[in-house]
Amino acid sequence: MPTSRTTTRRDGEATKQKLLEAACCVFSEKGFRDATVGEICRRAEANPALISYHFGDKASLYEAVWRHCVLQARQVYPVDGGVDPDAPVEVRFRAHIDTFVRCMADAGELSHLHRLNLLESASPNPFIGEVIQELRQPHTEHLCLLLKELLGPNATEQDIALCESTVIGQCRMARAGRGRRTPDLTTPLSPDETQALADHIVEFTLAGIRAMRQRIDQR
Amino acid sequence: MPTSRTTTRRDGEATKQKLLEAACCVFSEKGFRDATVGEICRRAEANPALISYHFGDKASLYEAVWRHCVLQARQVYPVDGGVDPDAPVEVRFRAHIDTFVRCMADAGELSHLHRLNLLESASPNPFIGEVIQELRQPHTEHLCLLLKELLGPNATEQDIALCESTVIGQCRMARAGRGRRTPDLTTPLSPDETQALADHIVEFTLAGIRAMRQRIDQR
Amino acid sequence: MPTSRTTTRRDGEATKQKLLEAACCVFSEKGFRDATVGEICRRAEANPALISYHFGDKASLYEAVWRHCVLQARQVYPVDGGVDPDAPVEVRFRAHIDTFVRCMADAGELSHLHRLNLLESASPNPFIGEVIQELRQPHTEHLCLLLKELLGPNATEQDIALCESTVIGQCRMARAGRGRRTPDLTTPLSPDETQALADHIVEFTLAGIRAMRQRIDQR
Amino acid sequence: MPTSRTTTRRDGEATKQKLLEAACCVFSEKGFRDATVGEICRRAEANPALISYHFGDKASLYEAVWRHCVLQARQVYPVDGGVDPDAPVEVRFRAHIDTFVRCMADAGELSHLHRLNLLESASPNPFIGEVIQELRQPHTEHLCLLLKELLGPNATEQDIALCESTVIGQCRMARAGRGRRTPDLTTPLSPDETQALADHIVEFTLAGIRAMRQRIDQR
DNA sequence: AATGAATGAGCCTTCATTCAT
DNA sequence: GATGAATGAAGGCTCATTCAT
Repeated sequence: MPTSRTTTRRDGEATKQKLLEAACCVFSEKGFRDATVGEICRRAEANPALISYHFGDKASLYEAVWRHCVLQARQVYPVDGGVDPDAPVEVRFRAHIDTFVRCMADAGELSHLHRLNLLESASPNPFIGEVIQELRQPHTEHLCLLLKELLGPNATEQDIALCESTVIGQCRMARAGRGRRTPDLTTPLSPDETQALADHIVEFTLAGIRAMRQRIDQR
Repeated sequence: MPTSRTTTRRDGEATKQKLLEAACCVFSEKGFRDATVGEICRRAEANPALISYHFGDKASLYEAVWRHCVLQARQVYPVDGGVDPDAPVEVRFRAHIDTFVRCMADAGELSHLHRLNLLESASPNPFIGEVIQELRQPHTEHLCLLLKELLGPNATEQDIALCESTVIGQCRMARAGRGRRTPDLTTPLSPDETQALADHIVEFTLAGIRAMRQRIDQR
Repeated sequence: MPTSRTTTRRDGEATKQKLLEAACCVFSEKGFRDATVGEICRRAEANPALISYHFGDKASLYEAVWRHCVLQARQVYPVDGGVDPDAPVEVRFRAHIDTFVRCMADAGELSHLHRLNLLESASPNPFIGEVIQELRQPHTEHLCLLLKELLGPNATEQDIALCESTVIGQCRMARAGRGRRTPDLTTPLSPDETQALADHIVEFTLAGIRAMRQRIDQR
Repeated sequence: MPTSRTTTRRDGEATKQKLLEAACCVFSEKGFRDATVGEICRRAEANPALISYHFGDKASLYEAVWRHCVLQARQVYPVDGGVDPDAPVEVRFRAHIDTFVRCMADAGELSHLHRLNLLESASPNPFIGEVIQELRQPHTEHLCLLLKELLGPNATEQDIALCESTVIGQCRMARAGRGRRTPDLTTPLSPDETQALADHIVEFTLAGIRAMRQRIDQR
């Protein structure tokens, strides 16, 4: 790995970054296979051989892209939504969902992550599976803990899993709204729309969870 | 390398059908771009040139596949869930969701549709968008009518759209459950799992909708 | 594999043959790695994609080339030198060597084999080793039987192996002569030169073997 | 992908030497074309640009390698085998062959030369031919003088050339033995095996030469 | 209706070399 | 003397498509 320098003359790190960012765009627009090294380099105004130089090969670049997007997103949209860990669970849940939806709806650089998620869930690339699993870990864990708290002590593992998939499923549809069932990934959501969606999901889900908890406790 | 093959003259329609079915499998497993004409023909034990002969080109074949899958699914899993149109709305809603989830969870030939949906929603192929829109029309319409009824006369278009995306999002996660966030599209759900999921979504959603309706009516 | 046809219009077999022959030339001139698919096709006046179509890939084409060369050589230069199997062993030995040397010195198409041999023995391609072993089998066996007979009943396996390597080594130098230690593989040997070389090797070797046998029998 | 490396300033000559030695290994293992500048530098733990700096280009490095190997070999295995120049010719011949075979069979650093020889004789690199010729000169000359003496005053140039190629051919097969016709260049010969081979070649060849001389003198 | 053969564009990667520092 | 970065050419291969039968 090239040593980080501050020289302005020829800075490998800068090129690498440019390449990585171009790759984020192209991979998230077209998916692993459809994305071509050629286009990535064209966008980064770099020589195709630099991919191999800086990242090894296309697959490793893809991995770097995932890592980059997830980590960047985690900084801007922290898992706990930036809320006091001692706040009531509903508050923490709302903060979490809010953040998650805003992340998915992000129109800027972070929008890549949303697309990567959808793409991967549709046609998983075998070589990246574990990496993604690992990257998602903190998020998954946080959500499950919240759900456990909300569903109460009698909830089984399966209850939680069902609930989790339901929540994730709703968030994944961010940008779908508007009557179209295929999410329109290109036009961004306005802040208002985003907020409306987040509110909706929170209310909707909390209601669902409460109903579920009743059933659980009556079992 | 040309494969030696026992040349059996089949009648045209049969070959076309075989090709179409092979294409359903391959497209739904790999997506439009990753699927190769070569593999489709290999599975159908047919000559590559026949694709162009029968369907024009790869894209048109893809369209035919969508049409085939949607229509076939509609026959087995009717939009209204096979329930009396005069039944109470909750019953009709449950029937609809039940059918939709069972369709998504179908382990047989119909499983193609689920995958096509996911794939297409992740990276929409520009040339097929309208076709899909049109194919989904009856389903969308039916669901929206149900939601309208459930949400009451004060619900706006946007309320309905939000609700719709929420419902669809949950159903799309069929097969995800099991703690994994990337739906495992290969292992089928058991009938029990399917039922549990459908029940969960119905209860969950109905609770969410009821809460929503309250808010709407108080506006 | 394409079915053999007799039509003159478009005959895959003919093209395949042209490709194979061009490959024989290029591979034997440059070795596996240095030879490029591009050049082979240029010589065969064929499209580069046809290599993959007819043979699979470069490595398989290389294998086909070996097979082709060995088999073709075996026809023209039979292992037993075309001599009565009941002839005295010296006669059979001379016939064998004669044929072998003439084969190595062959200026025509068969010259490929000589070069392939040298090339492979210098930098063996891992994927072809067994194939070559198998192809050489009949030759090796024949030579060893002759040597066994010549060295008498007391010769050990190792004696025979030593002798074999000595014989092969000499034949491999065909075309070297002329004071140059690196065999000049391009300029062919005249029939006279070839004959002189073969005679030399036979006399030389027979003398060596007789001396060896004496030592063996005295052990 | 750039490798992180602890930058140690070495003095130029040392680096050049390290590069040369790494190049000996790689070239002799893979041949000129298959050897990559990259691997050589990786082994020498040096920067690829240094090749061009110290040697000009790949071809010149290859030349340097040949020179290095030949000269080094000559020191350890002197042409005359370290024997009194007044000793009987058979003794000097035996010493020469002995040394030559031991050189070819050398398992250590000198083994490079053997491989370079085989490689180059199989696919001669046009730009190096003369250099090699020149480097081999002393050896060739010595052997020819010995053969001349052994074959007697009536031997023609061609007789000697034939004999020479025969001798060289046998020695080149060092490591072949063991029933395999493609010399196994990786596993080294034990001292015993080496001695057995050298003895065999000497006895075998002397017998052959004697027979040849008879024929020559009877012409 | 069906086939084998052929095509050309494009993709990913490797590699020797150069250049500025 | 040594380095990291960059370059461009070339190579092997895949693939959708077309063509003549």
